[in-house]
Amino acid sequence: MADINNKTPGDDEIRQAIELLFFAYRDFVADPDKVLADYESPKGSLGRAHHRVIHFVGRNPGMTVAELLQILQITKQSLARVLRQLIDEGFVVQERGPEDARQRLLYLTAKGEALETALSTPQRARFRRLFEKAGPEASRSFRTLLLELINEDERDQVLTLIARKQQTSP
Amino acid sequence: MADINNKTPGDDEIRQAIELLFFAYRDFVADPDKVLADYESPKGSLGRAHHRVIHFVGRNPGMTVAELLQILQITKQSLARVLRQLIDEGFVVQERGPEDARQRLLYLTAKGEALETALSTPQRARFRRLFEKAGPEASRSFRTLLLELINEDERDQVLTLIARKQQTSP
DNA sequence: TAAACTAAGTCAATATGGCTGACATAAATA
DNA sequence: TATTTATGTCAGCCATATTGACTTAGTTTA
Repeated sequence: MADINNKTPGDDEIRQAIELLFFAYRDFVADPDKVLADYESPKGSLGRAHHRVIHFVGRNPGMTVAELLQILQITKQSLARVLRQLIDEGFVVQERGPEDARQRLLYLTAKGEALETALSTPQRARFRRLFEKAGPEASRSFRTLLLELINEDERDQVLTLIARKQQTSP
Repeated sequence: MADINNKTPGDDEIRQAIELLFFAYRDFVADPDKVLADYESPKGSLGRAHHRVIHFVGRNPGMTVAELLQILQITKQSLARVLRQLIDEGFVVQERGPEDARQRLLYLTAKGEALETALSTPQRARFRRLFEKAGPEASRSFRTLLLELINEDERDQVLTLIARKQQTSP
């Protein structure tokens, strides 16, 4: 009776993994949500969308708007509101591209870096606890499986992105 | 220079895991999103919120509204709109609780089951591919680490929930 | 060089999924 | 009986996303 709804053997483990991913992600994003809720900014509050921008710009200083759009997979109109707010409030600055002057290269300000740290600290703590408990082998295997969960045609791109060495500031 | 922004050793692996989780979840939820986009219902379209309800009611037939709220961690007003739509369109039915007549026990209809299958099929396929490639040991370790990513005080509850044996229909 | 394309920004309208607060009903319990 | 609990509902608000149309400036190409 336990397998009443399972289509093939192993489906129960698969379903459990699907639910675990849901709960893990739910708690994982709840950390920075709490930080943002406490953070009162002048022009409207900051949300998850701002967090994602802060994260990726912090990690990839000098990235273009187009690159950011590709990562977030949202429309430029959606990004516009968020990015405008972050720029207006001094978390992010833009520089015109030295090669291609149409591009706007994005950087965090010191204020932006501070927010990035505040947001990522609880998330890093969550993973650090995990990796310390599980050991290096399981941790490596965890990252490998996460990577293979990503659409096949984007894996190389993601690998390149996350392995990219940190560049210097503007 | 590679560790310029790292606070402690291992931070680079941690940051990579954080980004991988973001991308993995992004692609993971994109599967059912596509299914839902194709699914034209009479009174407004269905979204992720409906998917989550369909999933958990499908997995836990006879669950109460309170249990569902606890899992989703949203307000009852947020759930109300989604649940009302699913009931009105015949995906979900309610039964008054036999012990406690205030409760409304939730079940999927045949139509609801069909939608659940359509939504979960691509997600299951994604995980099946993964688990077949990685082998049982890595797969087990993956689930263990996902579980430990969840808030400590909720882990037992989640374990109980996902390990629960499938019950019979109303 | 003129035409075409590209990177980015903007305006407007709309959908979805959350939230708070207030209040209602019915059933269980102290 | 009085209170608490499970659920539902109304109203308004906010954050995040969408599509479509259009602009500006800079690059590329025919």
